[in-house]
Amino acid sequence: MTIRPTSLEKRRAVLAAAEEEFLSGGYDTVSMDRIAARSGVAKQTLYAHFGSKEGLFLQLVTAMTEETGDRVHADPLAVTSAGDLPDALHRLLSRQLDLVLTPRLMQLRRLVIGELGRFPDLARTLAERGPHRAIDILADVLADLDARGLLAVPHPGQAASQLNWLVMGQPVNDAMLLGDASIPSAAERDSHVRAAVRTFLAAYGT
Amino acid sequence: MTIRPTSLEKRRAVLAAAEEEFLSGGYDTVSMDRIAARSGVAKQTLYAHFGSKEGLFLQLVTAMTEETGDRVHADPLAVTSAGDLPDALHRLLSRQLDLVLTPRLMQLRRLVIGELGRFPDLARTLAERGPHRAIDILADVLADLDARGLLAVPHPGQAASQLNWLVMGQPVNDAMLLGDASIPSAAERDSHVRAAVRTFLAAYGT
DNA sequence: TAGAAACTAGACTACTTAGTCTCACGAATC
DNA sequence: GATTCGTGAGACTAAGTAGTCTAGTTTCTA
Repeated sequence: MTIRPTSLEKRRAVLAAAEEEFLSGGYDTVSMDRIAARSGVAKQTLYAHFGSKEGLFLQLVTAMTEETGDRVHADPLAVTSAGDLPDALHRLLSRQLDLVLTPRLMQLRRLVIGELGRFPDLARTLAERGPHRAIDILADVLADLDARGLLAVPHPGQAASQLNWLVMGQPVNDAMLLGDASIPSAAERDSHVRAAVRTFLAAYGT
Repeated sequence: MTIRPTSLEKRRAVLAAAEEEFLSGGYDTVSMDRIAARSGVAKQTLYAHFGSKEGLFLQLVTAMTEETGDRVHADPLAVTSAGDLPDALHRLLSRQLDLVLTPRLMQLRRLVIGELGRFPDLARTLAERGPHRAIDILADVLADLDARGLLAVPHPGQAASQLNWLVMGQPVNDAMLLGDASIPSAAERDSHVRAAVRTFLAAYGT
């Protein structure tokens, strides 16, 4: 429907405005008129691009989910000796926590959870591209460490889930209910991850 | 404003209808007309009792939160020997998980998270009466076990949080995003808790 | 039994919203 | 140079909603 270069700019402007609007309120509190006004675009252009409010919401949230999910991925763990293990795990988990624990992502998560009834597929996508993917990657890492004798992990999937929630559980769930102000500082996150990794290694170390 | 016994019945009927309505949709999708119709009560009665939609929502969610929070409380842990410890912890955590992981409470949690922007106090109350309280109680139990030499827990608060999220993290967060169908069966919950307690004891046992 | 308190039914106001339509304008294409 | 496509501005429709008001009815109490 749209090929002209100006169209892409309009599209981006709409998505940017929609992100601000939807993330600062619920699905229902946002109006298409406000998004149009905020993006400096006529209402009809908005409908030409996205069809409906649902369509705009779906495209926005899907794009945000995939964009973030892609960043979790590539992160190889280079462990040469048993002595490296605590620091290497700490680095890996810290990176994941830093990536997830941002106001923007926490608000996206709140939004998707609140709209579970209306848009269940959105929430499923977020779960798959987010926590499930992170845990799968972690499971591969743990299985590798087990194979190399650096850890004793009989059930890598289970252990990965445990490590993940040992790290993510408290901060993510606090953020859900207490808002962005509850997000810990970098120093607090660091010592939180350190404690979690220590507990994990005490249970699964060799 | 209301003393007559029939008034209490009306009030209960309204709260019951409001619970069904609010839990099966968001705050905005619910209409006062539907709540009135569902509870078999005139709209004016509804306003006489609760003042406004906000008032009704606040009273409903507060009541549900307190009611559930109260059930978490009284649950003494009777451990006589080190051999009892795994089973005793398993019983305690299983009970908490069973209490939390119900469709009704999961939906309440989704609702409150989704309305964090509009009703931040509600979410704070839910956090305090729910997870925070549970973790505080757990911390007391762990401190006691430490004092008796059955565990080695230098930071009871931190360890309690770790144990809590080791157990609650995955099922609660899956329920948030995947819906009630993802709630595991009693048997699955049992083995999940068993694995979590095993990991915890491997890290903190003496 | 009389009066007051609580209730019912439903009309009504004032407002907001998603989505459509009309018409005019500017730029790219033929 | 004419046409077409995307756009802008804004009126418009149709529907829904919170909250108020009126008028009549039931139910408890003194």
